Amino acid sequence: MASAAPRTLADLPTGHPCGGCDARRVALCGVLDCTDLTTLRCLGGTQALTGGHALFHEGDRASQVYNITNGAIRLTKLLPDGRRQVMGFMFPGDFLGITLGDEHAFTAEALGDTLLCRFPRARFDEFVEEHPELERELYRKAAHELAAAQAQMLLLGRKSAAERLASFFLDLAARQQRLTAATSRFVDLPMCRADVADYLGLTKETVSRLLAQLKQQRLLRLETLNQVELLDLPGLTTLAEGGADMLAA
Amino acid sequence: MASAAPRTLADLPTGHPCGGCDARRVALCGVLDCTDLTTLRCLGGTQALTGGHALFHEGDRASQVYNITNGAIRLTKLLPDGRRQVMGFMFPGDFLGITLGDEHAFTAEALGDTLLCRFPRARFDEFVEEHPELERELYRKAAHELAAAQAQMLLLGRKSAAERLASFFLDLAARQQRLTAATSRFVDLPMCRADVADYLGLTKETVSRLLAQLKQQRLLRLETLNQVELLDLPGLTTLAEGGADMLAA
DNA sequence: CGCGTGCTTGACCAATGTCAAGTATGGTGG
DNA sequence: CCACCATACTTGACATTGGTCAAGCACGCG
Repeated sequence: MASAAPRTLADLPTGHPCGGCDARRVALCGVLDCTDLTTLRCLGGTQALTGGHALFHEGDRASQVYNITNGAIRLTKLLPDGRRQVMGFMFPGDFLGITLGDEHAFTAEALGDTLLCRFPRARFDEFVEEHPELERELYRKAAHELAAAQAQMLLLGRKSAAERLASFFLDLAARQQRLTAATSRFVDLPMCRADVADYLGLTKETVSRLLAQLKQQRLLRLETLNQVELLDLPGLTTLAEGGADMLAA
Repeated sequence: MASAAPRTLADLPTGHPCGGCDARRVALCGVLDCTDLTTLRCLGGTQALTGGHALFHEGDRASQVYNITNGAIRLTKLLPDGRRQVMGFMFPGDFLGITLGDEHAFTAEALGDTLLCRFPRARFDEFVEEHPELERELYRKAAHELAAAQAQMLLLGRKSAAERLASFFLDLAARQQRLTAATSRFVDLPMCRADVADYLGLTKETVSRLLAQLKQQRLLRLETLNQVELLDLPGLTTLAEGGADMLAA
């Protein structure tokens, strides 16, 4: 998957100055607001990636900072024997690659054709230096990510497979609604089943089977392979919180 | 356990001004250095807790910030049906209760008799306001906690029970060595088996069985029920990283 | 229309959880 | 100081969940 043949990158907009940046989208991440952007957009270039290609690898020197403008990114960690944990998925508006150390703590790969706004790290750091109020924003961002990571620890440590899947869909739905500022029962799945499995600490077969089960319980429906319709939000929520034995139905 | 009869709190030092604070210990946390301390120690009082008692609960208003001076604290999250995930353990020098929202994201309970240095949150926030360089330190602290949480996600999502236990002991050993600035093969376990289990996403029975197995493989030894001697650091490390089938031995 | 990849489903298996004794430990009171 | 008790730990037998391995299916691309 990571070695899919690169397709023509030429037909994706690339290069300086940052043509792919949309101030409203970058603003969504909460780290920088639109005012900052007028300055920051001069710093960056655009980077395009086709599906399966890595933006950087775990252990790489963190020399760039990115903001996704289009597409989606998968963050993964590997064990020496190849077992993989997906640490999260990133969507337009999310910042990526900001780290305290000089090395990236995970690998970032595109889930499909993806556009990013890229900033040299040194210039990003300078920019933060010049705008000390951003320090607070970086802290805020780290604190939010920490809260998300802790929720995921609860999920991985104590939830059943069905509860994990329900939590996942609700989470994706919430993120997509925040992004589009619209409310829809439809959730896009830009990642494959194996990615979902590696995110939830399961296997792709288990994800498939549970999808069938949730479908049969009328909690959701597969519109296409990569789009689900959530049919019963309260039911899914109850299941996700471990509040009921929905499985007996 | 949470309802163990309170023993005499009187025989633990309490009250203002912060008599229990040890500047060197507070400095260990990396958030405040000794210089800050001369100021900050005027702000706080001391709080004592006996084993099993809660410092605060998940969802409580976060009105205080704490620094542990003695003992150990367990941080937990609960699912509605009572399943519990231990989010982490805190030791002397660790800060506790700093959060962006107004509510605590987890419950904090003492593992044994524990002393803390307590600061009203409003005064702590003021203090940070007056010392903007602390903003950076708070960010650093959050980033470290995030890295730890992500390592734990990998553990919970993809490691086997034996790998989890080995990782846990190595982790505890590293923390205790950082705290005491000494290197020792002995690791103290201030928490019970169920706490370890809930931290690692296992059951206390599995923890017990795996302890027996690691013992039999001569990777470690139980000095007492609450202290292990790590006999084979390289072996434990290999096991923790999932690098080998140590189980076949 | 055919092929490849990814998804689903089934049969079986292994790891870990559950339930239930049995045992050790450490604190308490005699 | 010892004996007892409560609690926590260990161990065993068995159940269950989810993983593994192996077809088969279907979607989407060429």
